[in-house]
Amino acid sequence: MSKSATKVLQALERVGGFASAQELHLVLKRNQESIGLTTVYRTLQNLVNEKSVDILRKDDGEAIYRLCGDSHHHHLVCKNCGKTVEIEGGAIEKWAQKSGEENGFREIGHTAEIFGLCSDC
Amino acid sequence: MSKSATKVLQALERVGGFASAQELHLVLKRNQESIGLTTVYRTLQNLVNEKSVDILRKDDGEAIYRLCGDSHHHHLVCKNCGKTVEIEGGAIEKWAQKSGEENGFREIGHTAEIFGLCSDC
DNA sequence: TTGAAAATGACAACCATTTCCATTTTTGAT
DNA sequence: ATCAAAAATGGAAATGGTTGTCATTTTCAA
Repeated sequence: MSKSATKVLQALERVGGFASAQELHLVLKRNQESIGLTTVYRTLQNLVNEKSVDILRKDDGEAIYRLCGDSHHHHLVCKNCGKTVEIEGGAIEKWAQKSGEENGFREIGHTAEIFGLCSDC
Repeated sequence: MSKSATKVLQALERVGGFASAQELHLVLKRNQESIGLTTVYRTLQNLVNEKSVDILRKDDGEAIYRLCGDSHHHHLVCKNCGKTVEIEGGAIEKWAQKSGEENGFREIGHTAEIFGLCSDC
């Protein structure tokens, strides 16, 4: 899992934002890179698992991916145009930690996302 | 667009939370209601358009719906055994609303989930 | 060098969702 | 009430993103 991962990461850099698996596959093909669509999907899954890549869903359910900074943050996404703002989640970190502890949980993590309509939509 | 809308809304009430189109169709069938899957989808689209119903996406991309204005809660899920606790999300509601407003968003919603290891695991 | 394990990719399978279209139901004017 | 136009319905087929299959290729350590 390396040649492909490198290619996919390069494509994500070139795109510089969100892109679907199919778009990334096209980008790579256009650049004379030989890679199968299946491998693009598999590689993206791996990158998501190891938290190198973020995955979101468009309104129509299609998955879109982008490089993920290492700092933990959340997303504010426009339901209409997909515009995305990274949000600091101080309040949520505490809420998640506290809720988990109160119920006897440990190794607590969380997911959170905010969506709405941005000022342009 | 009325008989079906009524049925679908009843199914949403009975379910009392999020449900996919296919689940709602099953619920209705189980209750001897004769309605086609196509009609369930169409009706849900209409209800979403007129803002009677909220639509979200599960991680796998499947669409899930719920009555607008339903009080919603969040889940604390054990990574190991799947035990689930319903959590009130007061802090998170405010955080989501505030974060959205600060960035000029409107019609703001959110998703959140906490996970960890429960006391039995 | 060599053989087992991992990666790859063409193709087929999957499945939620949409489209198509023939039939049924509702509506509204007379 | 009657009838034709419009809307609604639902089964079947099509769509399209995503995943599974599996034979082949590549990697890598012994």
